[in-house]
This record gives sequence, C-alpha cells and structure tokens, in this order.
Amino acid sequence: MSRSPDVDYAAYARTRVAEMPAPADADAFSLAYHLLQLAYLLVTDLETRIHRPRGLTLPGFRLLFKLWLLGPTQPVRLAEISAMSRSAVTNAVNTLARGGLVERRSLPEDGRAVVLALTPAGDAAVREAFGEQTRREQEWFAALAPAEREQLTRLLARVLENRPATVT
Amino acid sequence: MSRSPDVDYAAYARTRVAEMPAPADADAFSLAYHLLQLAYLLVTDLETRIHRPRGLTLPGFRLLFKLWLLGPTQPVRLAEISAMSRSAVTNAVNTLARGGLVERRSLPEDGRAVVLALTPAGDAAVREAFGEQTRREQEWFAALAPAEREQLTRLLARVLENRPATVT
DNA sequence: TCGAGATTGTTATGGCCGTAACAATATTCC
DNA sequence: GGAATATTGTTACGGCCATAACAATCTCGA
Repeated sequence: MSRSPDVDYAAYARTRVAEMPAPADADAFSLAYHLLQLAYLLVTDLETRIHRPRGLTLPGFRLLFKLWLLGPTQPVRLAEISAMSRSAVTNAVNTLARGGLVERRSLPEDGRAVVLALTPAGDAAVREAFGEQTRREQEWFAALAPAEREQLTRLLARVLENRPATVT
Repeated sequence: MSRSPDVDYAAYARTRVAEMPAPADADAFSLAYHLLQLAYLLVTDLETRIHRPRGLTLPGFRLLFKLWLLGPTQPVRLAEISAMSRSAVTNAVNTLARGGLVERRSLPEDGRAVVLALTPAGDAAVREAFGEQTRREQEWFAALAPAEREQLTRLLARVLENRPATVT
C-alpha cells in the first residue's frame, strides 16, 4: 500500500543502488534523498500554505524573522548568517521593501553600508506568520515523539557542525 | 568557540524563541531550522562543487538519475515522483536537451505525450557525476557513526511517510 | 599621506520553481 | 457518434539564487 510516488521511488531506487558496484552507496543515497526530499516538501508547503497567501515568500519571511530577533542589521551580516550571497539579500530586500515591510537606512560612520530594519507593518507581518508557521511545523513532525524530535535535531546539528569545509 | 555564523545564530535564536509565549515553540523552531539549513547547505555544496563544474545543475542531475534508473519516462511521471510541477520538468529538460544529455521522443499511442530518454552522453554524465556526488555525501555525513546515519534516515523517512496532506 | 587592496551593496545574466493560461489530444458518458 | 471533461506538455510571468563585474568607500602599509 503505497503512500506516495516519491516514497515508492525512494525504496525502488535504494534497491537499484544497492546492486551497483562501489562507489555507489545505498545508505548514503537514502540519507541524502530523504533529507533533501523532506526539506523540499516542507519548504514548498510552508511557502504555498503560510507565506504566499500573506504576500510573503519563505526566504522573505526568514529575513524578516532575523531582523525581528536581531534588530537593525547590515545585509552583509544577514548574508553570512543565512549562508547566502549578498546579491540574494539585495533581491529579497527589494521585494520586502516594495511591500513596505523593510526599510533601508544609511549608516553615518560608513558610506558604503546600509542597515535594514523592520517597519511596523513588517513587525506585525512577521509575528503573525511566525505563529502560523510554527503550527504547521508541529503538524509536520507530529509523527515523532518528543524524544525522537530532539534526537533528530541533535543528529542534524552534529552534521551541520562537522560539515566539510567549503571553498569560502 | 564558534564554528560558523549560522550555528551561532541557531543557538541564539533558540533562546529567544524559548522566551516567547505560545504558540512559539523552541523545539519546533530548532528542528525546522536545522533541517532546512542542512538541506540548503548540502544542495549548494553539491551544486557548486560537483555539478556546475560538469555543466550540470543539481535538479538536472536528479532528473538524469531518475531516467537512468527508470529508463525512458514521461514528464508527468517524473513530476509526480519528484513532487515538482510539469512546467519545472519542461524547463529542466530544455536545459538538458540543449546540452545533448536527454532527448524527447513522441509516443505513437498518445499524441499528447512525450517520452524522455538519456542520450549516450547523458548516460555517461550521470554515471560519472553519481560517483562524485556519493563521495561528497559520504564526507558530509562522516561525523555520524553508521548506526546514527541509519537512525537519521529512519526518522526522516517516518516524517515523510506521515506528512500532513497537501492541497494536491 | 596616499596609493594598493579590501569591503559593501547593486546590477546583469542565466538557471530553477510555481501558478496560470493555453492548444492539442484522450476519455467519458449521454 | 459527439459533446463535455480531463490530461499532457508548453509558454509567460514573477520570485529566488549564484556568479561575475562594478562603483563607491574604507583600511592599511610603505
């Protein structure tokens, strides 16, 4: 009794990879597949169900959320935290600023720099969307017991902390 | 001793969310954050390090890989398996076909349908890239013991199998 | 001091993705 | 048999992302 095409495919692909000679690695395949598939489905679901109906996007919300926690912040710092490029921040901020959720302020002590800050509308939007996103996340992970959720989080964090070096 | 800005931010944000009243949920936040961050970093790393240097993209590779396992397949089936839209398949296939890695064949028994198939060049490309991607995935998950990797995979699979219904 | 080098934010270009609209073709059901 | 409906693949549009190039500005060392 198949739950969905992607789950069926995952099982089939695993057996096929298991038959292949090295360097094929059925365990590595399964792990990466499930991780990427779950993340993709969750992102898509949050985006279409929570954020798009509110005139936001998930990347836009994540930026708003960081500004909410951190207060006025430079784009370069948001780019570092989010592991995205400065141009991606510029793009996302353009969309948010067009919607009146974020404003750019110039910094007296550095003529190159800019500081991003929530507008009152941005503050209200992030609070409202955060509650809804949390509720939806709880639905997604309801199949796991609390101890399992903690364990999953710990395993993910361990991989993140020991990730291989990237080219910078 | 901080390993990277995003890990520091994760810890700080968790404490901030923990201070907030319901529906804020520090556990749900941490889990979703680590899942999405890891997936994003892994995708970016595989893309820039493995696929772009070979003239591929990660979504392009994933399509090639499915065609490799499944043989000639219709776009609509790939879209179902991959949980992406038909137009996204069309787009990715355009890029792959431009590179001579995939070809479209018409189907005699259905005038609307098209079948996608690897070219010999596409077959060679997917084999080579698959080996390299596997090696890189192994580096990413080297911090976990084999039993931990299996457990992580099982937890992810359980969430995937019991995911909430989406709007279709 | 002042020029070489680094940093910041933006733009251009190209790929990915979803939604919506569309034409062509199949299917269903009266 | 034929009309209403469904399905398939494509295109147009707008948003996201990275890389590369750029102008403006800052920093630091000779």
